[in-house]
Amino acid sequence: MKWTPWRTLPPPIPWTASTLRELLDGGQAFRWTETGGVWEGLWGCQVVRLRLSDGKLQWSAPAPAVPGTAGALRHYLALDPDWDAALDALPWRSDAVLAQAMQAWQGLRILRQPLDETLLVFLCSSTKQIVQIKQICADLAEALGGTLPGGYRTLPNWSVLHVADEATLRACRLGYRARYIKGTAAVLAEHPGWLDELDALPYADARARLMTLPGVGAKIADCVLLFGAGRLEAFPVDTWILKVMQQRYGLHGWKPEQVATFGRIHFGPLAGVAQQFLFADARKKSAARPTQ
DNA sequence: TGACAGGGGGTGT
DNA sequence: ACACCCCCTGTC
Repeated sequence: MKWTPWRTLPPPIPWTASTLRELLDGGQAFRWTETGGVWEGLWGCQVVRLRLSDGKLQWSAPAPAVPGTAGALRHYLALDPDWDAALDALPWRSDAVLAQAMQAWQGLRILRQPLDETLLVFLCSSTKQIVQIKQICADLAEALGGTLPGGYRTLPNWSVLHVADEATLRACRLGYRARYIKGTAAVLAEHPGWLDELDALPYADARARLMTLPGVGAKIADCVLLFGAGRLEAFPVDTWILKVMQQRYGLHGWKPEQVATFGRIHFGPLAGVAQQFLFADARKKSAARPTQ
């Protein structure tokens, strides 16, 4: 398969290899793989390669190039010129823990992923690690997804999931999550536009509505809102963030739901972005101490 | 190389 | 609190 020549993607951002890894493979998205410094990934029907060259982000797509790919990529990666300026609204001046994490992970941001896909992949994510979630996504795409030029496979859409039998889903290593996906697919099939209607709702209502779906609790609802609906105030609390907030913010004994409320209040309208910085930092520190 | 625990970025009861 | 499913990982 032929690929377009590498092109630089503005704006200039102080990327490092580890920031790029955290962005593409740190738990926001599950369809990126790295080979020899080149990241290949897809979202929706877009297939793209990324690499770092001289600290600049470069991209390539299957040739012949489809017009608009660069724009779609900049949107997906949230490469808005004013992203960094917006981060000034985070309470880094009064929060040394956050300030340190933001310093260490400059350029990290929140991807803008398709809402329907985001719901699917996070429904697959409960008590699974990133490698396992990626494997499930790959299996789902292979078994039920669509084909793109070059043999790439999209994730199945919700109408396909609705008619798929549960055994097929279980063959994708979903385990008990297969039942949740069937249940959610039934709701979405019965009510066209269900997901789109989230846009009109305030954060709390959108979150509560998502939590009515089978298999969607507080954490997954917040992930879907943050990564798939641009709700940057969503503050997903998983076991990593729970540990960080207990240890670095002194919230010992707090329950996940209490920590989520604290996070939204303490960090404000960009709480989800703060969460991503803290999360990246926590994962790195844990990786540095395998025995811990 | 292969078998065997142990536990996992959560949800629902 | 505990079951839910099953797969990945570390270990012998």
